[in-house]
Amino acid sequence: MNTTDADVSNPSAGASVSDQVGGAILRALSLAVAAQELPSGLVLPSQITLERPKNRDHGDYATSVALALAKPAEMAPRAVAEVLRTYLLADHEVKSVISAVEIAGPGFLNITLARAGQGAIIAAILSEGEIYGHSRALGGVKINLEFISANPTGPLHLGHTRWAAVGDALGRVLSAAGAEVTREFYINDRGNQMELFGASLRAAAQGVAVPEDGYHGEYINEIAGQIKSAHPEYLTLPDVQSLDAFRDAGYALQLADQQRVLEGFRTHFDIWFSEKSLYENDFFKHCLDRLRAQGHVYEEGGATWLRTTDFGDDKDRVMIKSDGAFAYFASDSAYYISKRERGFEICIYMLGADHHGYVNRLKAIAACAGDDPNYNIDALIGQLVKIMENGEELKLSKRAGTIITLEELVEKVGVDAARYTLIRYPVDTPMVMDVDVLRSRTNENPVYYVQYAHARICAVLRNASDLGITYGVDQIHAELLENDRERELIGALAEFPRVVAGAAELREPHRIARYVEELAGIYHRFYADCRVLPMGDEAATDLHRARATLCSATARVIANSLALLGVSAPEKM
RNA sequence: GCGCCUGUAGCUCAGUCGGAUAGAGCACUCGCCUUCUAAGCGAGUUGUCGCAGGUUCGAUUCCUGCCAGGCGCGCCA
Repeated sequence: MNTTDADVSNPSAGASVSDQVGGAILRALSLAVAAQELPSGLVLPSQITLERPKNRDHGDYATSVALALAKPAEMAPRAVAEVLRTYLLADHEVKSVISAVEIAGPGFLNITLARAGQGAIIAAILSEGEIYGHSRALGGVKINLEFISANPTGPLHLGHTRWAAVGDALGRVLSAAGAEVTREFYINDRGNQMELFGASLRAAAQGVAVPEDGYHGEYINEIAGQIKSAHPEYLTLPDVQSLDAFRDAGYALQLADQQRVLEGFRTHFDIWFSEKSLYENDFFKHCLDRLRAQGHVYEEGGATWLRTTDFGDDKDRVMIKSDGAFAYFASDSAYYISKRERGFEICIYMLGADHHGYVNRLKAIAACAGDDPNYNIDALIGQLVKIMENGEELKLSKRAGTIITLEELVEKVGVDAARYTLIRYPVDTPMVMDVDVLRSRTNENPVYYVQYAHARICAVLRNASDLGITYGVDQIHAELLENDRERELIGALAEFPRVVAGAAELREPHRIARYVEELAGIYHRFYADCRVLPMGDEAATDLHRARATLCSATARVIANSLALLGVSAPEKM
């Protein structure tokens, strides 16, 4: 399918070994049809999905195409497989890559790679370096990735932290898959919450009781104190100006604080988007006109509504309240239209489980704007995170002041462990972080397991250099790497580009973590069985150089994986 | 009531765009540091993949119903 497009900027897109094998199977199919060994009317698949068999006796790759085609071809599955095998083995283009094709079970085709195919994998990793694993799977699609979007009225807490880690990793993964990604943080800088925030700050500064429905944490006193000492005159302003002054000053401090904390957490945003800006320069009016032109806006009871029930929402939503104020939904609608008018094809929203009810109305906005909600909007729902320490759950309560902030979590376990742990679970399952485990240095703590593998390889390579052993693209010697552990390791390294592409398409960065854990395990086993460097005064051989080269390729893939997660790959531990 | 998510080994969880004997860590037992990082490796034990139907050559994976748990259903933001 994509074997003919040589993409210079991205070699792995066009020439990976599995692509070559898949292409060969497609050729075999068409040749067989042309030769009438398969029925001429047979509809062939557009691409072949190869899987890596769990059982290693089943070769390096397996495909079930023969099973799938048996029925339409009105042939026995194994007979289809037999035809395929014959043509596959006769294909000159893959002769150097494939060494054996076997038919097994009900009609699986098990394919074993030739040594040259294995060498090509190592060569690709070493020559592509940091971009090994990148692809054109999402070929240039413009994606707006919005995550966290916390109110600028307090510190980021544990719930935001999951999105900070996962959202950032997803951004990296989407980019690696060739998408053009803009990471965006939506700032709710208008509305009642902001007014309450301002009122709470001023009350704290005045030393009077904070409004019942206002903000109460200890941080409110701190910020109020900061504002008061910097601008004592705020307290003497007329009431309205005074409230505005406290609100704006508090907002600036909180926003700056969130930005600082997130940068420290290695989570970067391209755009900090102000909700307020949606109402500047008649932009909101423009959005309303556009929705009205599509015929989904109406007035009732003095309010302006969007008829979202036209597109599966439970009830219509108010945009402009009867008192003339803009409802939050007005912003949601305008924000979506802004994203689309800024050229984003796909808008990804990362929402907490407590907001999952928004998905339908968000999709309805897209539909009301004349878009395809199932393509233009991609809503990811994240379940809640619990945190345990000393065997007890740390409860999150703003009232009791026991809120766990992102910063506190990082102080407890560090950025690497926090990010890694938050990313390694699918977001739609609730998760529990155990602080004690995250501080431990054992197999229980996967981030150390993976980082240790990287550090271990770096140590071996340092020793290799000390011994004057050269390794690299010209020292692959794939024909010498015949141990099962070596084959298994190479096979895992070859998987990486597909894992990245899959994680991007499914929006599941945790797949990268699970992959790299498996890779680390395979490396540790290789290391236990295959001595890399010469012992004692033993002379260095090509096998030593070949293994050192394989180590170097493995370190590259582990480092690339961790880079996608925003986790460091230490050279020493 | 309606909607979303979850239910896999004693525990914490992977896996599932349908595939060949269902995986990892923890826990438990026993081995491996006189040469590359033992933060490691190896061996052993553990399953009605919530329950019941359906589609299929094949279902833990897809569909329907049910059971259990979590969450959400404002002219709040």
